Amino acid sequence: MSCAGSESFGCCAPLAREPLNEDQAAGMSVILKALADPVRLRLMSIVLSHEGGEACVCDLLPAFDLSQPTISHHLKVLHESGLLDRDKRGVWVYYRARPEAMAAVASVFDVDTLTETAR
Amino acid sequence: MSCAGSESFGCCAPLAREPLNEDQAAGMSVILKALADPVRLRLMSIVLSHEGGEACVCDLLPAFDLSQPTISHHLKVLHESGLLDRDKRGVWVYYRARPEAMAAVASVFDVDTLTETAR
DNA sequence: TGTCAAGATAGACGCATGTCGATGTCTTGT
DNA sequence: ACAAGACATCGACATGCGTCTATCTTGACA
Repeated sequence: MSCAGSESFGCCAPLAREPLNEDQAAGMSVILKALADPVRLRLMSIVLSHEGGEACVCDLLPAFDLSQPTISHHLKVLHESGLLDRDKRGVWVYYRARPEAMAAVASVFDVDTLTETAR
Repeated sequence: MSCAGSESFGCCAPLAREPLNEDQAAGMSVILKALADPVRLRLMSIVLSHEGGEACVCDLLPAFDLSQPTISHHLKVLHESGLLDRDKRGVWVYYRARPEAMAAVASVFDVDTLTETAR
């Protein structure tokens, strides 16, 4: 309801519709903070464009010049902010984007509303 | 072209279309870092939904329980990341959202592409 | 049961960031 | 010329964050 926590999506009206209140802004900033890192952005894009819409850590590691714990840390941030689902299958852990979270971000930056007001 | 700097918009394909390269991710993260703060999110939403699509600092200050230098700092971050245009008229400084920057963010979180892949 | 590989956690370190009070810079009006 | 108001800049401080190495946990398999 209040959009305060990082767990309630479908959060707010588009940015240009009306001013966000403090709770809405706090909730939205949690998701955006998670996305506002080059490594995590690439992680999201790799997972999203990977076959089946999911990828295990072993698929992700080779794409970066970073240690395994660092990637694990970034995946944890994305998971805890609600952007990625985690699914352990055997020894491997698969990550998949959560559509609700992605939709929440997209709705705030709704193209029509933005261009309408900002032209 | 390369989307590396914070000044080149119309940056990248939607997140779900193909993996971002390092330069694209770096450029996009500059904009997202600027947005990933509750105060700056509210500043953007106030400016965007204000009459005429612009607001002066004097319009913005009363909405926050923060010092004037702090608000000035946040506006500078939004301006330098390309999200806000600054226009000094007399004693007042007016801020206005830059459509190109907003469009760049919106395009990355394109709803159709995201739901299509992430369902 | 012991070993190995996948991934997570813990702790440390340095740099970035949000906030403030004090001060600087313009512009307007007297 | 001076004073006042709007906003920016500066320097300081505490906190947050990205990265690493070392270590732990878990599951597969001989």
